[in-house]
Amino acid sequence: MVDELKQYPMPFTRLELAILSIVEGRLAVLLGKRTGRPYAGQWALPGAVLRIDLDRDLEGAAQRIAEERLNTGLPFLRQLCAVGGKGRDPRAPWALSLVYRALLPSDAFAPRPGKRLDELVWRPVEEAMADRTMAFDHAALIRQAVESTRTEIRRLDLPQGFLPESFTLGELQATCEQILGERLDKSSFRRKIDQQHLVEEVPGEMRTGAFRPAALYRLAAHSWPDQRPRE
Amino acid sequence: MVDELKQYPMPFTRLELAILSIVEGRLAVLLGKRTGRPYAGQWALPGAVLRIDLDRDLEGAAQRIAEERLNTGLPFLRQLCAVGGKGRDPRAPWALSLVYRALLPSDAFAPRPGKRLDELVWRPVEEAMADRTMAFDHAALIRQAVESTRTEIRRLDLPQGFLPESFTLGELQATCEQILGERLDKSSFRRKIDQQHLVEEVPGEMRTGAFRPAALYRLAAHSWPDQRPRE
DNA sequence: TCTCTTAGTTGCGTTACACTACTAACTATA
DNA sequence: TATAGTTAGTAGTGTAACGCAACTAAGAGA
Repeated sequence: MVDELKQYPMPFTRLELAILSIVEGRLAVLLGKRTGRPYAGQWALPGAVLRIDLDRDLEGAAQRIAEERLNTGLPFLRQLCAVGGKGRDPRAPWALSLVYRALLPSDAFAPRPGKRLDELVWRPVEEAMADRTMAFDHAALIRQAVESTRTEIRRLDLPQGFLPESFTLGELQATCEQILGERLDKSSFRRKIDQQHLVEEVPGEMRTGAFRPAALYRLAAHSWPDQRPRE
Repeated sequence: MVDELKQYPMPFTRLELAILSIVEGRLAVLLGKRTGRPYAGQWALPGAVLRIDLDRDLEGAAQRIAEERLNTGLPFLRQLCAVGGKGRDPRAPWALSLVYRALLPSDAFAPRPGKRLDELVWRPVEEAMADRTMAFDHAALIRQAVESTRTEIRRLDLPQGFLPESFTLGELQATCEQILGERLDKSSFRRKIDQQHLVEEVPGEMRTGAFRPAALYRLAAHSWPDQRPRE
């Protein structure tokens, strides 16, 4: 072990999870009510200290924290950004947070409040971003998560993970509209979707309901790996 | 101060600088030859330990490190990603690196090797990405830096910082082509450039040379802030 | 004066776009 | 059985953007 290690104090390093979903037709973020200080009783992104004794790498840390705080795993995690500096967290002189984002269909995802959290709620992002009582600088982090997600969708990167196993094109379009908060044109949407070959039809299967049945689609195999570098 | 601080050891946290430029017509990355262990004598991205006693925030740390290692400041820095895990750095059981990227015109940028660096060289990115003797996991970091830069340019985010004060459209196009490693169509390029109003003509000024003089342009005032969130 | 090279513009056929309107399929209700 | 109502999916259409190539413009140098 070299001097550098002992010599310099390292920052108080945490991971925060920005978990987005569509709840009641609106884009929402999962918030936890803090039990301990600081900001006890206030809302914050679920997060925890990085544990180098437990975590193999950052991805592993994010999964452990999801288990601890939410009692569930998280597919389709994506690293968003790192923020760090003096005065971000009263517990330490210098705090660093690594922010991860997940997109999930809220019905297939049942988090239960874990350690240090009283309660979990889905909060519409517009509210959360404007909330001045949010703990730490988390309102700003949520804004970043939402903006980058909207940019991805505008580019028609499919909302991986947000989608169930199979879905109709109408459902896919509605999901994109809810994330963006605006309506999209049906024929343009479908044209772009199928010229990118990101989805493929599930043969035979149809979704029947009150009206005309719709064809079911699934993510095309080659569109899966979501680990592109950020831009 | 709360238990969490003392209780858990924090990761060995560094910043690495991926500084890109065009050198001899090719996209190149600035590498430093390490004087100390580990990887003494091998090439690596310039970087250093985060110093919470000296650095106000991450941006400030990046600037301090640029001064220390390169004896110069760095405009147009952009946070790229964070990588962390066990076994990335033999000096510590768990190492975290925050990677920052800069784009610079190599002629207006004269770094001199600073602390812990013997020598600085510009290395074509294709070579650097493929080099298996590069220290740490820096070859992979360079690959990420190059890919995200190319994606930005393809979207015609201008190569801020890469450009001198004023430039001709021909030079701008050549710069983009060198970053991308492919040719672009002249009329399409110019059409897109001026409909985005990212540059404005410098009135009166011309670049004269061997052939027909070219009009000079500069970045439009409103196109400057480069602090959009990553996607 | 002619040639070479780069600067900058113009014309054109093809493709992508948003928008609208249409047909198709099924349920529900009368 | 007929018809209204709703969503699924397709087709037409005028406009704008695209890539490609050809063109004109301006200076240097022989």
